[in-house]
Amino acid sequence: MARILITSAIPYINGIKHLGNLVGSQLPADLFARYKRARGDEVMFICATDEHGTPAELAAAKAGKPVDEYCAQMWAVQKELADGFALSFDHFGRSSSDQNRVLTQHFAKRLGENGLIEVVTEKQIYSVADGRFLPDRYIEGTCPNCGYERARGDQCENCTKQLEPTDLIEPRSAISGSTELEVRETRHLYLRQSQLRDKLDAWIDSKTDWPVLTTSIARKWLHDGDGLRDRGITRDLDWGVPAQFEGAPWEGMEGKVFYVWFDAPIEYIAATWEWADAQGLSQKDWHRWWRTDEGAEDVRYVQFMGKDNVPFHTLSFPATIMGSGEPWKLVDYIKSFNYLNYDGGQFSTSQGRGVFMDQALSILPADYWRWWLLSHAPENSDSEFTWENFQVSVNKDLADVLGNFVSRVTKFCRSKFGETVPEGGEWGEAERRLISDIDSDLQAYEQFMDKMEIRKAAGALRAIWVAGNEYLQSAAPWAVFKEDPERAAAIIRMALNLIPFYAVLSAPFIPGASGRMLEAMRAENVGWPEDVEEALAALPPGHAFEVPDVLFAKISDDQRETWQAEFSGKRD
RNA sequence: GGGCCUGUAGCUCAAUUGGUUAGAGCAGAGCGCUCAUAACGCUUUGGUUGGGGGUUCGAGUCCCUCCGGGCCUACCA
Repeated sequence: MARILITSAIPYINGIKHLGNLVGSQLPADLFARYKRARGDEVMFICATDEHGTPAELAAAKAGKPVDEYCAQMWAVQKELADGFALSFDHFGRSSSDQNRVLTQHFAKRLGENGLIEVVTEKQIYSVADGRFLPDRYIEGTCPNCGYERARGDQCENCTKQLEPTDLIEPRSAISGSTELEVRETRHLYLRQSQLRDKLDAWIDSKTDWPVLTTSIARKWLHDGDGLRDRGITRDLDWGVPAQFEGAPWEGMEGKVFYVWFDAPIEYIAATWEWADAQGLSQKDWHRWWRTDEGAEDVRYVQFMGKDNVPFHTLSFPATIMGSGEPWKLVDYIKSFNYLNYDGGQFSTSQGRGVFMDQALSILPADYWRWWLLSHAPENSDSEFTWENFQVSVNKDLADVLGNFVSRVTKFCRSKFGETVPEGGEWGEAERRLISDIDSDLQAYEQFMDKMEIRKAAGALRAIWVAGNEYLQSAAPWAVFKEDPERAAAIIRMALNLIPFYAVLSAPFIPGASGRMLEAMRAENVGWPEDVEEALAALPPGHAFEVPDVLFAKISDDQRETWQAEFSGKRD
């Protein structure tokens, strides 16, 4: 039994995520986790909320709450939505956990002892009115290049010119609008990634099977200009893992915390520890996933993320692990995604443009979204959500091809034979052909799933659904029944057996409907098919079932138009 | 400015990495079926692969150039 460690990029705590965020990491990770579990592998599937940093502090202030309280609340909201989308995390942790504090400080200490951390004095903009140092992005002013009045301190959105905050004319705090800004000196810890450049470079070079999107971003950072640069890993903030702690190999970092991108990936490990604690398990139970000296040598570790997260997962997190000099597990495969656009533009959290996770669940069951998003996952380039495409895909694939198949088979059986699998008759040439067709489709499906080629996997699965309709159409039990009821019984027995078979294969995509199919067929303990012919005889003659309710109601034109209008504008 | 990705049928996407006549699904057209959620099946119409040039026996694939789209560019996360 293989062991697979799967992590999804951890969503930022600040607000509800949109469908683009969902399809970029959590959802495909869940697909893979469900598939691997179904195949009998031992899976550890980890996600968490990323809670530290300036935006969390600001959002909490805006909500009028202490930041820890705000984060606890938003964690609960995100957890509920994750459950709503049937994301099957083994643990959904929090980067603000004690476990993460301990591990983050541990890694920092090890890096310090290994000479990979340096204290750097730098100048930064301080806002007196806000009482905090401001990240460049949080400084606004007039662009010296184009005159745009709302240019940010790192870049002008209007003319795309890169800026320093001091370049701005009439700079002000983006938080309060205050112009009372000063340049102050501050000291920070830097991770000396440059020391590890050759090691990282060789490591990336060894990953010949990784998506181009993943390796090209890593290489750009490794080779651009003077090569991989050292990176500040602390910030002047209150909310985060304290950078000064007992046993720290440096001094004078009081009042500073680690930068989110230092502690967030460590949370993958910490969340596994949180899982062990929650389960009442011991250290060795989570170490066997993460420590190659304690059993993780044979673990395959796969990460899922949007392309914006790639540098941190290909460079700074591996640098942290390599630099620790300890046998922590490095990632084996990174599956990265492009962006999903919305109706001709980008999804936008700040503008409330697009469909957000809570809204999606309020109008349709998770399976609809899961199917569309996964079968259109932005694997090779950015892809686009349109309501028309969503309506047509869902109606055709789920309602017509799969849902209607279940409906026509179970209802026909009920009317001719009752709600039990009929006996009599023999399988013949038509059944042998069906089994052989499905067998080759199934192999394709499994190969695509193993390789995480999600769109292609969805296509292969759909082909298996279609095969049922083709079979039924040519076998035509409704016509055969008039002359040869025994033969019709054999056909319908096969068709009924396709239902739990489909349910099992489809569960990674549409777990809800799959569950209902198995329940209706009273076949809850059917497992992944080892042998197609055998699997299609799982329900024996005499086995009772019931006709399920409509599995997927169609999306009407009226609904589509309503939603299209509803989600085009602003979210309140 | 630099780097990377990308442009294929009305739409969403493929194309075994340079190898026959560029394929699927949806939409459209025709036929069949009547068990079923007006569902299903079969057949079928759509392409000068963004434009131009080049390399090659052979180019969607490689090179150059132009045009369009996107992402990243290290202090948002």
